[in-house]
Amino acid sequence: MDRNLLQSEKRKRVTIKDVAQAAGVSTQTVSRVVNHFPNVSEKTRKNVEIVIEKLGYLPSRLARSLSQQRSYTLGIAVYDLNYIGASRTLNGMAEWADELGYMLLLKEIDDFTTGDVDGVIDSLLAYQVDGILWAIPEIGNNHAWIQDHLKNIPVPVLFITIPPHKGIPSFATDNFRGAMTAMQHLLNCGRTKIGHISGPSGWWEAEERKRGWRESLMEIGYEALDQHCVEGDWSPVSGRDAFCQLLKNYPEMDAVFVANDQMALGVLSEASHLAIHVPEQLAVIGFDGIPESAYFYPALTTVHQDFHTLGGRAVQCIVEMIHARQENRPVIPQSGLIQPTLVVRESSALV
Amino acid sequence: MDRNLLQSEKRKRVTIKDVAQAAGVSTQTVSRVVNHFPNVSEKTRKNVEIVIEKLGYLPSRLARSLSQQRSYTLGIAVYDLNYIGASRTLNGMAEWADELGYMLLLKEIDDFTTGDVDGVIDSLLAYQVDGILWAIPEIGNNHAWIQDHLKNIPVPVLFITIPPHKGIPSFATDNFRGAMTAMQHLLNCGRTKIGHISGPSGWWEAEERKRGWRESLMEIGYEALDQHCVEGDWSPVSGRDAFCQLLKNYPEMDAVFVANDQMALGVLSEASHLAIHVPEQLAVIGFDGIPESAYFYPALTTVHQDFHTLGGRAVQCIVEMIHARQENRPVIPQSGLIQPTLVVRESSALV
DNA sequence: GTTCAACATGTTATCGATAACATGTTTGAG
DNA sequence: CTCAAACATGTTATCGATAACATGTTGAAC
Repeated sequence: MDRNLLQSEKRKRVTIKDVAQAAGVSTQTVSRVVNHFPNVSEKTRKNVEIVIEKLGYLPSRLARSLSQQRSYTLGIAVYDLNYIGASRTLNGMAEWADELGYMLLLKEIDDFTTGDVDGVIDSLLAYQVDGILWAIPEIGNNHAWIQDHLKNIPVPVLFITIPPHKGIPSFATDNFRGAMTAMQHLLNCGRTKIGHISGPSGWWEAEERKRGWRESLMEIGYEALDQHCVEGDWSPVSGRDAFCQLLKNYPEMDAVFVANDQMALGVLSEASHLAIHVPEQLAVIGFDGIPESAYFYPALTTVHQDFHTLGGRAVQCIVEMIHARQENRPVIPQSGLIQPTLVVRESSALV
Repeated sequence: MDRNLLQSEKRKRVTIKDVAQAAGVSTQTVSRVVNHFPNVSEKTRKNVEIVIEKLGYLPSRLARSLSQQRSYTLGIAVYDLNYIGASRTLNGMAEWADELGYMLLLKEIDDFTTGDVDGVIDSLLAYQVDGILWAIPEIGNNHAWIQDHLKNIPVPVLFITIPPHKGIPSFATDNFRGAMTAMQHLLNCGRTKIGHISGPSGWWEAEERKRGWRESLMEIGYEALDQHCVEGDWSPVSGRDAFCQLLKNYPEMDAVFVANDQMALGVLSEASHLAIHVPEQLAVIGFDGIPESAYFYPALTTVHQDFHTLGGRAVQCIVEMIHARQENRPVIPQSGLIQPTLVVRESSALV
C-alpha cells in the first residue's frame, strides 16, 4: 500500500532547463535569477521566480560545483567521535560551516597509525572539497607525512590539535599553559607532592600536559620523578588503575593532576572506595571541563577547554584561506592556540 | 618563504583526459580501467594503470555523481552533537558508511521546532545525496510535515529516534521496554515508592520512558501520580533540581528512575550533599549507559542503549533502500527497535 | 575462406549548471 | 537624429566523468 507513496518519487528532478523552458527564457537567464545577478529585468526575474516556485526547482550544487570548480564543502577528518572533544569540536564546526554557507563532508578514521592517511585525503579530494580540516590527534610523528604530502594537496588544509609547526596552519588548545595553570593552582593551595596521570604517551596533548606538570614543579625547585607519573589511556578505568599504581609509587602524594576528566573520575571513584578524602587528603584536578565534572563527587576542579570555539575558529580560518586562494591572494598560514580556563571546584580546596 | 609551499599547488587537477592522452587511449578506456570493467586487454590496463599512478590521477566523484545521477553520499541531519547519543550514533554511521563506500554529508540543526526543516532537506538534496538519515528527536508533532513532504523527497529517508509510524522507515532504541526493564529491576529490589525524573515533555524518548515508569507501576496495582514525576531537560543541573522538587513531592520515595545518566548524576550529587544514602535509602537508576556512569558515586545502575549499533543499522538499512530503488525493486519501509540492556551496579542494590 | 560472435576500443551525447562571448534593445548625450 | 554606453538576453563551450552506441579486430565454427 505504501509502496505507492514510496515509489512515486521516481519522477525526474527539475532542472534549470525545465525552468527555462517553462518560463520561456534561456537557462542562462534562469541562472542569473537564481544567483541574484544584476542585469535582469524586473519583469523577467519575477516571472522566472514564479516558475521556479511552481516547479519546485532546486539548483544542483553538484553541477554547479563541477562547473565552478569549487564545492562549498569542507572535508573533515576526525579520529574518534566518541571522544567528547571531537564531537564538541565538530559541533562548533557545523555551526560555523552553516553560517558561512559550507557543508561538511565527514570522514572518521579509526586508526591513525596506519599509513592510509593518503586514502582519507584522497577520498575527500575526490569529492572536490574546498578545504580540509584535519582533526586527528598527533601521536608520535604520525604527521611525518605532512611535510611530504602537503605540497601535493591542492586545497588548504588546517590541522586541529597538533603542535604549531612553522608554516602549517593549525588550531589547538594551549595544553601546556592549561596544565601550568592547573599546577599553579594546586601549588597555591599548598600542595607540593603532586602526582600526574598522563594520557597515552606519544599523544601531543598528553605530552604537553605532562610537560606542564613537570616544568611547574621544576620552576619551584622540585623534581618531577618518573615514577610520580603514570600513564592512562583517557578512559575512567585506566584512570583508576593508574591511580592505584600511583598510590604505590608515591604514597605521600597530596595532589594529583589528571590529564582528563574521565580519568579523574576514575580517580575520584577509587579514592572514595579507599576512603581517601578528597580534597582534604588528596586534591584532584582534571582537564577538559566536561559538563558532568561539576557533579562528580566531589565536584571536580578542572581545566576547561572550549572545543566549540576551537571548531568554530578552525572553520572560519580555513574558509578565509579558501577565499584567499580563490582571489589569488597569498595564503598566510595562521596558527592559533586557544587558552583554556581553570574552573575551581571542591576537589582542590585549600589544605 | 612558505608561501611558495602553500601556493605551489595551484596547478590544475589531473583529469581523465590527461590520463587518456598520456596513455594514448580514449577517456572511455581509462574509465573502464578505473572502474574495473571487463573487456579491457591486459596490456592496455597495465599501461593505463601505470600512467594513472605516474600522474597521480584521482577520479572526480563529483563528475561521476553528475553523470551517474548518484553521489554515494548520505545526508545526515542531527540535532545536537553535544548530546552523547547523537555523537555515538554518528560514530556508528560513519563506520558503516565507510564500510559500504558512502560519504557522510553532515548538517546539524539547532532548532527543530522552526519550520525550516525543508531548508535542511533541500540543502542536502541540492548536493544530490542518495539518501537522508534524519536524526532529529521527535518532539510534539514536529513530524507533521513528514506526511506532507515525504512524497516529495526524491530519495529514501530514514528516521532515527522517532516512534514507528506505519510505512515510515525508522530506527530507535526501545525506550519503553528499556524503562520497563529498569522499573522491573527496581521492583525486584523491593522498591515500590518509585519516583521519576523525566526528559523534557514532548520528546518522544522522554514520553516513552515515562510511560514505562507509569505502566510498570500500574501493572502491579500502584498508581503513578503526577507529582511523583518531575521534568528535567537532560542536563545534570536539571536532574539535581528535579530531584529536590521530587523530594518535596514524594518524601517517602525509596527509588528514582531517572530518564538519563546525566540527570542521574545530578541526583547522585545532590543525594550525597543531603547525606541521603544510595542505595540504602534511595535506589537510583539511569538511562543511556554512558561510560562514566560506571564510576559515579556510587556506580550507577543504568539502561544501556547501543547508539553505535543504532547508527550502523540505520546506515545499512538506508543503503539497502537506496539499492532497492536503484534496481527498481519495491522499497519496503522497515522499522527497527533496538533493545537496550540493563546494567546493574551499586546504586540499586537490594534493600 | 566466409561468417559471426566475442572482444577491444573509440565517438558522441549527456548529466546540470556556469563562464565567456555574442547579440539585440534601450536610452541619453551631443 | 545619431551613436555609443548600458542594459537585457541568448549561444556556445566547458567542468570531468559515464552511458549508449559505433567501429574495428580476432578467432573459431562450418
